[in-house]
Amino acid sequence: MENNYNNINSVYALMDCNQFYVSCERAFNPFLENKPVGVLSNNDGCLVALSPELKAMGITRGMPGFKVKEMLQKQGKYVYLFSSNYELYGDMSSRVMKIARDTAIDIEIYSIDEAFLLLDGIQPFNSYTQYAETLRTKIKKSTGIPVSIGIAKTKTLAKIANKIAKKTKSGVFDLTTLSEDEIHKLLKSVKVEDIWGIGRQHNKRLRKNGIYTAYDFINCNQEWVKKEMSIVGEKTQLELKGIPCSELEKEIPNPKSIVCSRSFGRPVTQYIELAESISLFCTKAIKRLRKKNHVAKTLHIFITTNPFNSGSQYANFTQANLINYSAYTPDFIKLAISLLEKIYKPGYAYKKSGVMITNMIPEDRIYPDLFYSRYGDDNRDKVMKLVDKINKQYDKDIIFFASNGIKKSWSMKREMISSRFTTRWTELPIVKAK
DNA sequence: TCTGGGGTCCTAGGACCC
DNA sequence: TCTGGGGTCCTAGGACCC
Repeated sequence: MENNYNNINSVYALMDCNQFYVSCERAFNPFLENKPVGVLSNNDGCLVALSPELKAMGITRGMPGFKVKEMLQKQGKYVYLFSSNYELYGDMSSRVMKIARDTAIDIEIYSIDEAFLLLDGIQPFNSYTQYAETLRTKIKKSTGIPVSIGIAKTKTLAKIANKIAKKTKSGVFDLTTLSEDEIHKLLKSVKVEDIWGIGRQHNKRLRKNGIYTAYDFINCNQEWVKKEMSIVGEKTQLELKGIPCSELEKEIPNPKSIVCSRSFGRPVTQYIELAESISLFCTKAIKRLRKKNHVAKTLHIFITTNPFNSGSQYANFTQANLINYSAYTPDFIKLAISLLEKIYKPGYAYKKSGVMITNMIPEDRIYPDLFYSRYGDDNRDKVMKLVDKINKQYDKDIIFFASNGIKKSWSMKREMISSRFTTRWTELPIVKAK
């Protein structure tokens, strides 16, 4: 393995916010404490975050919101469901991450609610456990978000330690204090599908071969693992044995693709509505592209009917390249509409559409072309940046493309959304004095 | 009535080049 | 009858993550 440059003495922590979305809702609404609370995906679709009280009712992640309501109503139980409020969650996440960054040696922000921390050499704590407990208290006090922290010699083991930490009262679990025998004993209680990097397919294959626990897995033949699960599986196995194969990724790598897609709030049959949605998703995707200071060349679009319906089905996707790299929204909208004309078929009830941008490079790596001025040399990027600035200032898209539509009656549903307490002046929480 | 969205990495196989 | 071999690049598909 090429892990000779990985420090074998490193110590990693995985910090994970407990039921993050639910915790964000509770942070601004203490009434929800100890009550069954759930947060739904976009379009008020499936449950993506559940409070322990809701889990205790037998509800699981991924269940459709309407089914949950139905089920619990029959049992005479009440549940507090929320639409997802990504603006709030994103802002709460940066607050939590900032505190972690300020105290750890180094940090890799892994997702909206998770971060790996590098801990070896941390001062002035007596133990990693003591550090983690201090961090946990600090985050809870300043943001209201409860976190769990698992500590180990590799990231994969830290993930396992974190799962154990979630079940303890202290919310912290340190694998580095255990002997190898004790770790092995523990790995016998970890199901193979609970290992980071082992999903449904690998789980199935491993079980077929009599491998049920993390302990079984580390005792597999390494060559066999590589053959069956590629180098990714091999690294996972080594990491479980305590050999680090994955370092902290400190720098945010250049993004490779941007996707913007949504299900519609109702079936869409009109071409014009489909075109509006594609145009709007293009606008959103290219805005994100500019925010990352990138330009792109390839655009993909797709449309699909509802696979859960019994009616006639149609789905199609296609892609095309711009002549030149660009971050100029109209370039993409024009191309997108011409692509849609090619794949659109009348007579279907469409459920979802989307766009994807690939072939992305940083803005400053673009070379001038003989025949086309480069993005940035003309006024087009200045216009786009001005539009971005104005829209940001006004907290909403007051300048938009007519092709995005005005009524947008096909938009996704978000009927149970909480306020954006921390990012909009008009939605600040109100504290009443007695 | 109502079933999410946004990403990454690896591999195999084909096209193409010399 | 005999019909190369090696490298690179691209794409599609499959796996995973949150």
